[in-house]
Amino acid sequence: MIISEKIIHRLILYKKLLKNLQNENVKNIFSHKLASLASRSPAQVRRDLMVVGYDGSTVSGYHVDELLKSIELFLYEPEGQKVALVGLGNLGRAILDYCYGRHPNITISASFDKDPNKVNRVIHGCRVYHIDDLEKTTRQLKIEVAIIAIPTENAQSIADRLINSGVRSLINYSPTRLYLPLDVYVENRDMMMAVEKAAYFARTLKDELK
Amino acid sequence: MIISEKIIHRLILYKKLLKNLQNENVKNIFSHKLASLASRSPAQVRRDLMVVGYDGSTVSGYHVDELLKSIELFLYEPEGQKVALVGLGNLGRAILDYCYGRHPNITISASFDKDPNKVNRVIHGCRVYHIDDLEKTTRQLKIEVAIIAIPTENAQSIADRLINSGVRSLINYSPTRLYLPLDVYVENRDMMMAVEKAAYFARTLKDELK
DNA sequence: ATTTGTTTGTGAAATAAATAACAATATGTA
DNA sequence: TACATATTGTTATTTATTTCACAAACAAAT
Repeated sequence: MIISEKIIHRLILYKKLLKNLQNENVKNIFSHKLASLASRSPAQVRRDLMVVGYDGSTVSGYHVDELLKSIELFLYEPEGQKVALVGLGNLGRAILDYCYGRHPNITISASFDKDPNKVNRVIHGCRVYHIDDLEKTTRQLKIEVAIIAIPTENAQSIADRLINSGVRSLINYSPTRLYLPLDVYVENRDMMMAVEKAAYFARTLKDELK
Repeated sequence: MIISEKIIHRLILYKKLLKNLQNENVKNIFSHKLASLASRSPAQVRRDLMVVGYDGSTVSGYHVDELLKSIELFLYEPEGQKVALVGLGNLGRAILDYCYGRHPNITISASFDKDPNKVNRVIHGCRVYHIDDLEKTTRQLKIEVAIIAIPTENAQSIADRLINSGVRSLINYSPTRLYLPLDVYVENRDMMMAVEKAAYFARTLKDELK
């Protein structure tokens, strides 16, 4: 079965919310409560949860720990997955800080920069390699996911090199649009585009409900 | 007429691509060519362009300059819109760098931080205010859009304060999910969630076409 | 002049996604 | 025991989005 990007996105969201609940020592939760935390409808939550194959109870809803375990089982490679970060400017550094220690199975294991002062340092357990070693290191560490955090121009060539080194999935923070094979996943996160969208809706969403 | 978020997103993308074409001195473009640049179907491009009310020619397609002008007219407030940036850590700094000089009508006009060493500095024409002045400054400058670039905990309270000061639209880079009135636009950009999604598709998108 | 080839704009059709609806289930209560 | 209440999983329905398909337009070729 092919599962849509939207459903995956929401499952990741539910997982995050369930983690919060777990920390607050909540044991059980109903679909309508999880829905409200996720700003979705209860029906949608139940429908989404069908794909992970965990059944709740009509009396007490979903058991938080169990549901969390099921979602994680569904979403993640048990052996873990490694991520590369290209570009260690302010943005790259922020991403590294932000993601550090947040996920047991997914870790940023290598980063790349051309600045010799940064190369060979280790930040949050992540070694900095020279950009020239991108292919070698990516293959060696069997990295499948990469984050592009360089300002602009050569994003496409970096992306090509990553894909040629075995990467299957990219997050692109550069303003350059990437053209890649169809079986590669790309998430574009152009920051200016986000601001423009927000600006548009600041004007138009004033009265109408979303 | 109510226009979906998806269409707005694509219009912003077309605009960006058209700007590139303009810089390359391309005068006219067909829907199928623009579609290919945007990785969409020609029919979708034509359908999207209906909302901006600019008609192409069956002979030479769309006139790049004219179409660009029409999209901009549709998307932007002619008097310009001001954006606030909350948090001047690595991420905030990256956003400021990245957005500087990219848009004639949308500018990051104020930023907020609690670090006294940063307060009152001016970066890329953007003055840094103390976080305590958030309400006052936001109202004074008539800021409608804000970017939350603080690590975590108090993102909700910052968001509430922004909305109370007239902000209608937020971009949230914090991992905290925000709960706000329905007539406020929020774009969540949790970086870890993006990585998790990419990791999932790195595993599953290996053979099936997207 | 007529034909050929190409493209646009848009109504109609198809596909995808979200919501509604409800049988099945279990609990507590009278 | 029978009844009222609440929730799940899933099918059916509705709504949203995308694609198809084609008339209208028009330049170039015959």
